[in-house]
Amino acid sequence: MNRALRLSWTDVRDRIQTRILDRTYAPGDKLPKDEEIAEDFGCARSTVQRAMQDLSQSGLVERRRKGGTTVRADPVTRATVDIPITRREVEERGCKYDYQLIRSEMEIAPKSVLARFGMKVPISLLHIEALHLADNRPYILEDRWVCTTTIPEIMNVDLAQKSANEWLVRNKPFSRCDMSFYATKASIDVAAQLDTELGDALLVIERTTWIGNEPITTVQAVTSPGYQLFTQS
Amino acid sequence: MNRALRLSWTDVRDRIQTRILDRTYAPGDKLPKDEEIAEDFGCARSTVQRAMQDLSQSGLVERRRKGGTTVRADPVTRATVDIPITRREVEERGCKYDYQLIRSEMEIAPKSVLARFGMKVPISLLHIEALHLADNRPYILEDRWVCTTTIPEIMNVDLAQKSANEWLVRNKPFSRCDMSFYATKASIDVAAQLDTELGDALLVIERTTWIGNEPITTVQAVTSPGYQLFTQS
DNA sequence: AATATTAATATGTAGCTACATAATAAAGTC
DNA sequence: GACTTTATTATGTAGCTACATATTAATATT
Repeated sequence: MNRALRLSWTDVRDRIQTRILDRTYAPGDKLPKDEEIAEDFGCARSTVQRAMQDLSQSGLVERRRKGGTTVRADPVTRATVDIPITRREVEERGCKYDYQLIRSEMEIAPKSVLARFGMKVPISLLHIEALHLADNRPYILEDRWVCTTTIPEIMNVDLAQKSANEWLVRNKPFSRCDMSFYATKASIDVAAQLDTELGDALLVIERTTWIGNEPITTVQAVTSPGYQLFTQS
Repeated sequence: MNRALRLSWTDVRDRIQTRILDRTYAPGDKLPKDEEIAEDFGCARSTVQRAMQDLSQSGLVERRRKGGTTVRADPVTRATVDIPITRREVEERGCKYDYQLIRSEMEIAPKSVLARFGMKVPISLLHIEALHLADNRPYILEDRWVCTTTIPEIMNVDLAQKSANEWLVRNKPFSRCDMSFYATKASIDVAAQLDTELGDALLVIERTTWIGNEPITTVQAVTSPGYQLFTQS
């Protein structure tokens, strides 16, 4: 066969996606089986299989053994968000990055923090407050709790020099990360730290990471006014 | 070979990921080439290849032809967000869904809206304001602009009965969706519509969708106070 | 020494076969 | 007729081969 005409699995994916978009295959419809699509397109079943795997992962179709492939009736809008380490985020904007440690001390964690870790018994954890700056202006204020039973090494790190954000992400990779986004009003303290007005609406990015079943850290990153979080493609 | 011992590509992926997590392969390190890993694990190179493809997509490693595979030095936290249609979101919370059309009229689009569409010349677009309710309480206030040159059929839809959100997502699938999240203060109008206080901090989910290069719609979904957006696994 | 050509190398990919697995339908049994 | 067993079907997957492609290194050319 002419190799120039060979379809890659991404081509096949795109062609099937086009058919879903133009309603050749409408939501709820059953697609022909892989074998038929392969014959139709003049490629191998494995190529269709790879394409379908991708469409399935992106939420466009649902596959069931024997049941075949169906176009999702209630399509969800699925997007990915990338949260780089703050230093990198700032530098990629072409700004000068700076960092200030506000405080770092062992403290009994409040219930809300324990809940995020799925803990019930109150224990003492490392509580860190720090400010990330872009071009000498406050950028993100982070309020972090680190689980010192999982990460005892954090006690030996000079957090005045290196942010916990950076140290953790470089030295303690996680296997799971739960995130949530919400809006909050700037309190007196937060407004002072971020150099903004009391009551300003601020976007908060909350993250909790785990290694296996052991909690690592949970952060509330309060962003400065006007901060926007974008999704990738 | 004993088939029970055969590794699936997901097994291989997990084992490689474990090695990255436990620093057998540290950030910045070069991994052995696929062939060697395959030999090491006792599987085929194609299996390693599939595993690597997944690790690459999830941002854990970077692959370059001839250059080999390296563990990302600056790991990004990557997560996916699912935005279902609002009706479904409300119903999945076990609440009663309702919908009110506030207004729907052709209007010259402001610059900010044109910019989202990548347009320069001011044109008239369909401007829709609508309120989604959960258990009779305001849930999301959407401010939407629909590109009537791309979607003329929208003019024939009774938007008092069916929300544009639902009609569009069911009838006009998109090929691209740009999203952004940010916080805003409730204006007098918004506070009145969402039955909340003036100046409350609210999370806004902004979406712009396209079919090919043609813009479909752009929405600012202002959520009610306390709304939180979560990422999937 | 700068440039162009060629070789080597690791990943990317298609196509094939063989078999596994899950879900369903059909047939058989009491 | 209710239950169990068996066959059928579509997707899931591994392993193999062959070749494509991008990148770097080595070599040759000017």
